[in-house]
Amino acid sequence: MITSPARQARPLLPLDEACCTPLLREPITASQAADLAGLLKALADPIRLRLVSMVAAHEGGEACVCELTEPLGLTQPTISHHLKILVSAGIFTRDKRGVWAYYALVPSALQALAAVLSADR
Amino acid sequence: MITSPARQARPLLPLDEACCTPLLREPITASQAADLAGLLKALADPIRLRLVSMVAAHEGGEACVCELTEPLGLTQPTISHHLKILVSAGIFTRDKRGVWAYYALVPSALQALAAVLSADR
DNA sequence: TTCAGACATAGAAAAGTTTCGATGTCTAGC
DNA sequence: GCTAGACATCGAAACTTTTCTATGTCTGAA
Repeated sequence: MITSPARQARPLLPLDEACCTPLLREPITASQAADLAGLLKALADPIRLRLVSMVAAHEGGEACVCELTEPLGLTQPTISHHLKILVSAGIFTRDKRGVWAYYALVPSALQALAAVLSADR
Repeated sequence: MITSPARQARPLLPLDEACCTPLLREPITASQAADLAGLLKALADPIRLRLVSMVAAHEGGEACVCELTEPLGLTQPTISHHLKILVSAGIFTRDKRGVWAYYALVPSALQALAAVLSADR
């Protein structure tokens, strides 16, 4: 029998993330556009946006799959699939502790994106 | 015979745009997520990102379809299709002057998006 | 070692997206 | 009015995404 997920210490994650090609000042290259589109695509889904919002607002800034499945009304494999996309894009980290996988936001990811979008000419 | 597109005065566009549900402070609703995903989806394509970048960096802050087609290596209907998506999302305005359709960035659209993404808890 | 449960992966169906060629519409010049 | 040209729309082909059910893997308790 497995009991309810206990809250444990979460390791600090090193910040990284390439960033900051100004979008509006000069035409970006095809490969810059592909990179940025990849990040935006990961976010451009209502379920994934709600996952980002729910995880960020969750106590401790992290949540496991079992805490995310029910409120979204989708099956566990579907939620796992969306979480994987968010991790691949560098938006979430995944930390497996015991039987549970804890997902947490990489704060710099969204900030870098916001910076690219709002940096003017 | 139609000569090359002459630069004409562009009317100032009134700023608007609904905005600013904090994404990270508390879980957003399904309908907020759908709205935000719609905006992100419009941007989450390499061709459309390059269109945004090219138009913003273009002289006068606007460009017509004929100026955008060749550098992207796609056909005119395909570029028109992408431009339509950007207009529908409120990212571009379309101003038909004579035979040409001039597209321009709505600056507040990207700024609103950046604000939603970077507003912390 | 065995079992229950949390999560991931695989494969398939349905739906959505991107792109094209063909064609329609509208403007400006003749 | 007629024509050329800029742009939009249509319909179809190819591809990608979303979601499911079924199944696999791994951890911790007994």
